[in-house]
Amino acid sequence: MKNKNNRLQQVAEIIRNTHVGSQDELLKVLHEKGIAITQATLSRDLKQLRVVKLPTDDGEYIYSLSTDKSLNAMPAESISEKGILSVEFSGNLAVIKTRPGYASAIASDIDAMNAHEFLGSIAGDDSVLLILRENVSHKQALSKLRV
Amino acid sequence: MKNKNNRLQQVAEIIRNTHVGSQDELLKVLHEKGIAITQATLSRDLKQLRVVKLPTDDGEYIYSLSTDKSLNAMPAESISEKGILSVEFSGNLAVIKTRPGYASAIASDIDAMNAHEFLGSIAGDDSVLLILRENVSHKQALSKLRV
DNA sequence: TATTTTTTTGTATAATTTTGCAGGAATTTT
DNA sequence: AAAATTCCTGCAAAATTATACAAAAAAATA
Repeated sequence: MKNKNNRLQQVAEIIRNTHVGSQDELLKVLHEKGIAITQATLSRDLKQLRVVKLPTDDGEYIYSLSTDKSLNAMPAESISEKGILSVEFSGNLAVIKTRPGYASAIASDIDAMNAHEFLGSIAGDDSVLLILRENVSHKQALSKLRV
Repeated sequence: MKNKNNRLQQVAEIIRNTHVGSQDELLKVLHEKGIAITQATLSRDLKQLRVVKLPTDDGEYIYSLSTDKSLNAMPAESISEKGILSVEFSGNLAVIKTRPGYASAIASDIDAMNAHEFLGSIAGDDSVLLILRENVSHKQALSKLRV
């Protein structure tokens, strides 16, 4: 379906911002947003998003993104493999979360691209800070990062 | 029961060291170790241990201790007492000066907070660069850091 | 110790989640 | 464009996980 990626985004979004404790509950929220899928599909979505059902202090459960914050919700295949876990933006900066230890390798790959969109990058252990040239959109940056 | 705590330890141990994908599987391992409980009790144990069923890359599931990666709140003192010397801001960046060698430890503590306000951090030796999410004020950031 | 209260557990069952299967869409190949 | 392939989905059922309830065990109290 055309909307699957979008839907995954929304699911991730809901999980990030609200407290849902079962798939049926989550399903209701989705339906309110006009997203009509069945629980089976949701289960598959959650698996793909690596969502986890977390027991809380107060004896309940809430769903939670195990992997990260947000943009990892992007279809995993679309972002370069190797160890990028997520990419998020703030202004002209992108923070790329990587598997531990992968950061410098990835940064060096990005540098090697010599992409005009990127001014440069700095790697820690599991994050890369990527500085975007002015007027480069997040979307443009993302698409550069894709395989 | 006297052995409950001990049992919880063992369960945690098994989860840390082996890959089990269902409670029945885990139950078998426990039985082999001479720990005879039912699935119901195990379910309760897992809840208490805050164990999570994590979808993996290869389309399976493995149980995992969520507390290790902690979405736990950080006790106020734990961070400022670990060697933060100063925090200063520039736009959506914060530079945290630390005692020499403390930077990565502090950065990793900050990451462990999983605070929505922070996109991520990169540690050098005695400084941490902290990237704030857009529209997060310096004041908000500071209060998260509880300096 | 006897009594009361709290905690822990199993049984059975309810609730929830996962998946095999088949059909239909989308995409790719010829 | 047709054919082949891959992807996505719902349905229904299987598999898994959570819990109400009752009883046993442990702990606290008298």
